[in-house]
Amino acid sequence: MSRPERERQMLDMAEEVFAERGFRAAAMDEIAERCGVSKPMLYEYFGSKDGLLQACMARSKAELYAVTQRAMADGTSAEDVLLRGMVAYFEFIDAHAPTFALLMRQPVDTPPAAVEAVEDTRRQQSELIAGGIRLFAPGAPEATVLAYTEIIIGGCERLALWRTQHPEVTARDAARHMTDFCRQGLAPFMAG
Amino acid sequence: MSRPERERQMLDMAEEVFAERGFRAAAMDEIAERCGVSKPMLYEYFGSKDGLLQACMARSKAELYAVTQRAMADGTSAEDVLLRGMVAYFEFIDAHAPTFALLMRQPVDTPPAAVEAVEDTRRQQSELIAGGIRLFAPGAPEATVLAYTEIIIGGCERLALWRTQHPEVTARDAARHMTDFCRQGLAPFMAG
DNA sequence: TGAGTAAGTTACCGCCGGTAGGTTACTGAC
DNA sequence: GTCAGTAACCTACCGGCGGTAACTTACTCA
Repeated sequence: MSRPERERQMLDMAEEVFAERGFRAAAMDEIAERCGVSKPMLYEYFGSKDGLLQACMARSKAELYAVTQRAMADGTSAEDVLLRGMVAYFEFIDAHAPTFALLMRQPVDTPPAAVEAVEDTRRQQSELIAGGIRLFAPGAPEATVLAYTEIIIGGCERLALWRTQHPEVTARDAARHMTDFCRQGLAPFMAG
Repeated sequence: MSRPERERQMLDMAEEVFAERGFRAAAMDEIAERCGVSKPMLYEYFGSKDGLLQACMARSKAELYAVTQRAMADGTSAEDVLLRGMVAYFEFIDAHAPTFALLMRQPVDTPPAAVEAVEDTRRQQSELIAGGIRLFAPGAPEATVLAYTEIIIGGCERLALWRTQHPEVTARDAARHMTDFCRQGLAPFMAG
């Protein structure tokens, strides 16, 4: 079998095993076996287990980019562009690239129990935030409250990570950004 | 040394090593050594490496809850409650509980290339989103655009995960929630 | 037809998570 | 005092898995 052909097959099998077992529990031997090939071939082609994962993600990354950009290009207005991009994103996560989806959801290396513990902590924070929203926006329907709670949780975590590379942004700045965004979103800056 | 005393020390050392090396590269032998104790003691007390991490997180979780709830209790209005809660959250990530922070933030220190690849993909999506924001809200200052981009990225990822447990919410619903929230935040539902 | 090369293999190493089984050392009852 | 009971702690080991060295087909083409 030719190199590019074999590479593609290996990526397919790796995605499968990563998705089934999680990255840590996935054994290189099993991936090799599913390819009908011996382990050193994987190392020949991808260097390491991390390298194999990286290659999987590179492929998914390209796919995600193509899909979202194509969707956005069809938009008829600024708002429509955003909406189409987001629909494409959620559909991509739904249907394609189980490995990639897996990785977005949990850090590469984390044991399942730890993931559950993090989720548990998020649930704890969710209650606080949902309570805050109900107080702040008593008119919001419950489904909206729940969805917005998740958005805020994710936004906070992401902003916290981003701040580690932007030390000039203080904790107070970040909180201010979050609350501003929660209150009015982009409305204050919109044209017209 | 008594059991509870030793346990606390082990958690402290484990947090330290996890934070320094990352979970995967952290060796139980090293944690044991820093405690001045042999490895089987760790297993006696926490069962496994995963168990040790879990125990670290349980402690951090309690601390985070206490800190944010206390901060929110001092709020003078609905908006103030949200703001105080978020300041407390960001400060917690800043200063305390390196293990907990580790799970939220990716190991920038000794980067497995795979983690970098996830970040890379997010950056790719960031460009799309930041472009959308600039189009959608041309009046927004650059610092705000960047911060909001991160919030949206995190919010999308979180919402995608949440949807896996709420199959009744379609991709289109999720996207609609996101764009609604981006446009006006909680404003449409606020009292007064 | 044989040099060069690319695909593929076997058989191994070493690290590290995890364990079996034993050793101090302190307590308290007789 | 001494001896059972127990709780903290150790040495010495195992097995799985990521990773590698060294070798073997098998195909191509001057």
